[in-house]
Amino acid sequence: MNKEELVIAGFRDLFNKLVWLNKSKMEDSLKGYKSSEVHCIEYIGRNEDSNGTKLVESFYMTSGAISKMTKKLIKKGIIESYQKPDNKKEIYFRLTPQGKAIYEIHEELHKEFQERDKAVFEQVTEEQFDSMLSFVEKYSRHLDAEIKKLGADIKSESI
Amino acid sequence: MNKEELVIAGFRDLFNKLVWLNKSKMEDSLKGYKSSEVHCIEYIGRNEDSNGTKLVESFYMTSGAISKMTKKLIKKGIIESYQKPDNKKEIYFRLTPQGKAIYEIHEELHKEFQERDKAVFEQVTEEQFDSMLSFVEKYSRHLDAEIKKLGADIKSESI
DNA sequence: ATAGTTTTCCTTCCTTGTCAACAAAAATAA
DNA sequence: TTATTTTTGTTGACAAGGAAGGAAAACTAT
Repeated sequence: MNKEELVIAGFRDLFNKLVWLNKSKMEDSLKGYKSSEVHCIEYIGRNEDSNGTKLVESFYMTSGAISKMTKKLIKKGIIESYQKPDNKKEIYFRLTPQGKAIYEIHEELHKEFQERDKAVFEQVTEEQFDSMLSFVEKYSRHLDAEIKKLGADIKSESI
Repeated sequence: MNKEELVIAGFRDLFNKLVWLNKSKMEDSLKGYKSSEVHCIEYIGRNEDSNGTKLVESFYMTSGAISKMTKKLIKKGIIESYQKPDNKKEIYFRLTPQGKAIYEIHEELHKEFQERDKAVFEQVTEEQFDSMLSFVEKYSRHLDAEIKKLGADIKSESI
């Protein structure tokens, strides 16, 4: 493996670990709420006027999955939907008081995770941070362009 | 968001994009084979004497899922199982000729992805690589320790 | 305005993964 | 040796996510 592969593989493994570990802790603290649900609550709590399409885009999930999840969360009384007077199509979501309570607990957990991993991040210098951030940005932009290309290809195929 | 969060969020988004994009390309080239199956073929092709437990550990999936997937792959004639004379419990897997063909195609794709992203990685200096790798290693070791703790907690709870 | 087309948004069916309970072999202890 | 514990893999019920399809809104050109 060359360094390029090492970096990618390393980060992949790191993320799998992080997701797995936080998921465990999360489902321990927020018993009864799945990590995907909490993730959704987090997003709706942070972003005013979230709707299905926004969730689809930022979760990289299908609209079917989103539709079901939001439906379930409404049934559970965690979120509620509303519409705007001048648009009869789009359906927006916001947290109910119960949802807000979960949101707060989640924020606390988040801080706990930061505390847990503080030792690692304290060793990272400003330069390292900036270097990683610039890498992420460049790579991300590059992939955006590739995704756009793919979209164009698909469209031209279907004609 | 502080830099710590930015890095984590940035990498998460980056990975989602990468997985999504490569998955699309992959399922385009390897029609009929799902990315999870190809992932499994890749692992078995690379690692001599893979068994269920190894797959569970490196995929962060449950043994139930692995059991089903391997069974399906055997049924499709992509992998085959074998045992060792001195152990009647462990079941190992290897690729069939058909599986090896898929493996080769996958390797080609992998190279194609590297080529696609070359422009990004060419801009990364040796120092940046080393810095990122050292970060990944440190963080990974830290999480390993935390996971170990969690395991101990679970065990002590159940007593 | 209105008829046709395209786009956007949302819901229903099928595949896949998880969880729980279990069985059998291997390792360890008594 | 015999008994207990640990490891390894399997099966069935259930939940989560993706593909496909349908309905409403928005756009376009008469």
